[in-house]
Order: sequence, then structure tokens, then C-alpha cells
Amino acid sequence: MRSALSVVCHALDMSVVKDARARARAEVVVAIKATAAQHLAQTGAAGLSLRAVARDLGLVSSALYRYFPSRDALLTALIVDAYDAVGEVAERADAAALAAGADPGARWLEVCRAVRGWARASPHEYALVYGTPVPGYSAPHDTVEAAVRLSRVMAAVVTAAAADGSLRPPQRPLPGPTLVTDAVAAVAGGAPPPPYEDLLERSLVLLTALIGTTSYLQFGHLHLALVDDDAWFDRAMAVAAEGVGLVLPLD
Amino acid sequence: MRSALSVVCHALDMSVVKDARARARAEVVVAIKATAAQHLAQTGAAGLSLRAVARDLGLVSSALYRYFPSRDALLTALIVDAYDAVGEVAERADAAALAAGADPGARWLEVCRAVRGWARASPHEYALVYGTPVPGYSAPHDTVEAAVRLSRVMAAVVTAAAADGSLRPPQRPLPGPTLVTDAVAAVAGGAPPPPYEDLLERSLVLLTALIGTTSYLQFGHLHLALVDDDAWFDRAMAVAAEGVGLVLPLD
DNA sequence: GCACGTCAAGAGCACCGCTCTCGTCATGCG
DNA sequence: CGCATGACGAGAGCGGTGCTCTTGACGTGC
Repeated sequence: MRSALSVVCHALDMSVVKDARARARAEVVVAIKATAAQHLAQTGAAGLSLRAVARDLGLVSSALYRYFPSRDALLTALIVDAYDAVGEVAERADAAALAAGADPGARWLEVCRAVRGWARASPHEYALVYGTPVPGYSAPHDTVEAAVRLSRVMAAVVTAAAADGSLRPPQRPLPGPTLVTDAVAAVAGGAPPPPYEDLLERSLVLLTALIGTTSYLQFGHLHLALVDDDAWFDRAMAVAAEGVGLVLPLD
Repeated sequence: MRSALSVVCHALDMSVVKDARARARAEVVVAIKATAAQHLAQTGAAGLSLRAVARDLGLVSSALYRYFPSRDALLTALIVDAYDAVGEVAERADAAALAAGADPGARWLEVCRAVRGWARASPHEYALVYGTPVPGYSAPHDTVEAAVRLSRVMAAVVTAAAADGSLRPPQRPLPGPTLVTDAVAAVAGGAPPPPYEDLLERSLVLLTALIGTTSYLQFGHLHLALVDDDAWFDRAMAVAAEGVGLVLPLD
């Protein structure tokens, strides 16, 4: 009877109920990731030590290899979580702005501020996601879904601006054929109509400006150059948004 | 007599002729930096091992500590050199474009391409300079002079555009007081005159766009998004340049 | 009730950054 | 000119790392 139930679980609910063994294993995995995330937040990716994580868990280092085949695998798992975190932050910021009746420009400014706020609150996680790639980093395949969440938010904002007529057409359209892949068009919901033929290329510039500016500030390259980082960041985002025709509210 | 000569050397030419000891020491220092740079280019900053460098030099690891007090100090020396390298690349590209009679827009495009070309040729050095900061990184004081070289090139291009009238004034000037420090104004050669009051803020956006876009491409975040990285990079720089009123040549 | 698979523990390997000590050699001073 | 000082390289060693392998205990499924 128990075995029959077990079979039923396997057939219907495998991913939810699972084996008792598998569930215990999953719990250990999340415990490892949790303490590893704590260490990451404190010491950074370079200082994350598998042995130290094991010590905190009351385990011996070799026991961790039952759950993660290598330190890089653990780090990759943390990267995926961090990607997801920034994606969720962006989505929530946009949803909140949308609920407050903000126009597309105001929505995007809130998204930018939220991403930068997350970067400042979690500098090491941010560096893991958008800084120098770690040498043994497995594959973008795990992260591509999580990474696309931010792009989707931007696509929604730009599409809304195009729909309500507030998106200004480019003064000087970019020459040549489209330069983005079909995957980008799929995320954006198809090729943009005239007069926005170069909108996808310009949208990637907008996304790059958000991450690039956040990184440049986060990594201290403008430390001696600015008297008010926050105000300049808002204006930098406004200048970048002009490139796609989006008008951000300032003051 | 020898001692008298030595005194003369000390008084007049100390930094050029030096002691025999000091010169030998300087040679060893450059040898260490050279092989360390090789290792850096191959394995990246994380994989740079003091012991491996010492082995390549036929030394024992402890001997290196006579020249660099720690691994981070050696890494910092490499960072300074890398900053200088990218600054020189930018300066040479601008000088070549200027000699070829290029207008400011064309000059800046060449500078952008040159910086990105250096990043692709020296990815680990680029990551060291513009990627995640290394934890034990000493001080920006050593690098600030080298880092300002690129800014100076940009300032020269933008100033030339303002001087020859090709710089378009902003359609929507940035509100509020100036956000940059006096150091930035000093590099730019003073506060910009009307109608370019926000030029320094916008110029920092331009610089950030160059580095941010190069990093975003270099770190693979647009790997699945673009069919022609080079063409998109040119257009991204053109879109960013629109933000300061600089017109880049495309096609 | 027994065998199997899973798990944690421990020892061990190679490598790392870094410190300390100890000969050696050239240098500069009296 | 002779000697003491100081710089230098070699080597051993410490604590740490990632990772592998073996061993023994435990709970589960047949």
C-alpha cells in the first residue's frame, strides 16, 4: 500500500510531494545555499569558501560535495538566485508604479532606481551577476530565463509608451538591417512597427545604459566626479531614455 | 672619488642614473610585472598565483615579497599599467583620427572602437580595470591619473565639437544645479558656456555609455541578443552620443 | 531480515598566500 | 683596505583552500 502511494506520488505530484529522501535533500540544498548566500554577502565571491560554509552548517567539507559537485557549481546556483532577485525587484517596482498610475517614463525611472537600490543593498550579488564573469561559470542556459525578466519589464514599458503615443520617434533612424536576434523580437512581442523600426536596437542600448551606469557607479569609477550620485543617476537614465524616445520625469 | 661621484649622482640624477642596486631592483620589478602580466592575460586575475610567477622567474615564492608586499600589491601594479594602456590606446586613436582630418563625431567613434578593441584583445586586463573591483585593491590614488586620460580624450573631442559648432544643444536641458565636482570641471577646462550648461553631466553619461556598453558586451550579457556585435556597438555609441549632441558617422 | 544505496566523516593531496630564519654576497663607511 | 651593515635568495613551515578517496553507520525498500 505504501509503495502504491509512493508510485502515485511519483506519477502525479513528484515535484511537490517528492520522496522523503528527496525532500530532505532539497532542504539541505536550500540550507547550503542560504548560508553560502550569507557568506557571499559578507565576503564577496572571491572569499566564498566551501569549507567555511560547511563549518557554519556543522558539516565537514567533503559532505558538501554530495550536493554540489564543485565550488563553481555552488556559485552558479547563487548567480541564478541573484538574477532572479534583480528580476523580481524590477518587476515589483514596475508593478507598483503602474498601480500608482505612472506613465511609461515614470515607470522606467522607478525600475532603474529599484535596480540600483538592489545593487547598493547587495553589492556582492550584483557584482556576481553583472561584474566580471567567474572563470568556471557554467552556462548562460541556467540564467537566461532569469536574466530575461528585466528585459521583459523594459519591453513592457517601451511597448506601453509606443501604444499611448508618448514614445518619440527617432530623429535619425539607425541605418542598416536589424541587428537583434529573433529571441529579442520574441521577448519584445514581435518586430516594432514604423516609425519605430530601430526600437529593439535602441531598447538594448537603454538596458545597457541601466546596467552600465549602475556598474560604473557601483564599482567606484565616478567616486571623485560626482557630488550627488542619486541625482546624476536619475539624469543619466533620463539622457539614456531620450535615446529610445522615452521621456523621464525629472524634479 | 667614487663616493663623491655617488653623492653627485644622488643629488642630480638620482631618478635617472640611480644606484646600481636600485637599478637592478627596478629591473627585477619590471621582470616580475612582465611575467605576472603574462599569467594575468592567460588565467585572469583570480588565477594569478604569486608562486607560479616566482617559478617562471626561477625564484622561490618568498623572494617576491622583497619586491611586492602582497599579491594584492602586485595586482594593483598591474591595474595601474592596464589603466595606462587603455588611456594610451584612446589617445592614439584620437590622435590618428585627428591627423586624418576627422570631425569630432568620427574621432569619438574611433576612440570607442579602439577601447573596445583593446578590451577584446586584453579581456582579463579590461576586467581588472572596469570589472568587479578586487577586494584588497589599495587606493584609487595610484590610478586616478591614469584613469583620467580617457576622460581627457573625451573632453577634447566634446570641446572641439562645441568650438566648431557641430555640437547640438540639448533639447531638454537637465534641471537643477551642477552635479559634478570641481575636479571634473578642471579636466574639462572649466564650466561649459551656454547653451551647454549641462555638458559635463552629459559627458559623464557618454563616458559611462562607452565603458558600460563595452563591459556589457565583453561579459557576454548580449551574447544571444545580437547578430552583429560590432555594428550594434557603433550604433549604441551613436545613440549615446546623441545624448551630448555629438553626431557620429554611421555607414 | 537482509542487502542496498545514501550519507557524513576523516585522512590526504596539491596548491595557495604569507612569515620566519638563515647563509651569502656586495656595498659603503671608517 | 678591512670590516660591518644591509639587501637578497633559499628553504621550512603555518594555516588555509578545493577536491578525492575510503570507511563506517544509518535508514529505506525488497
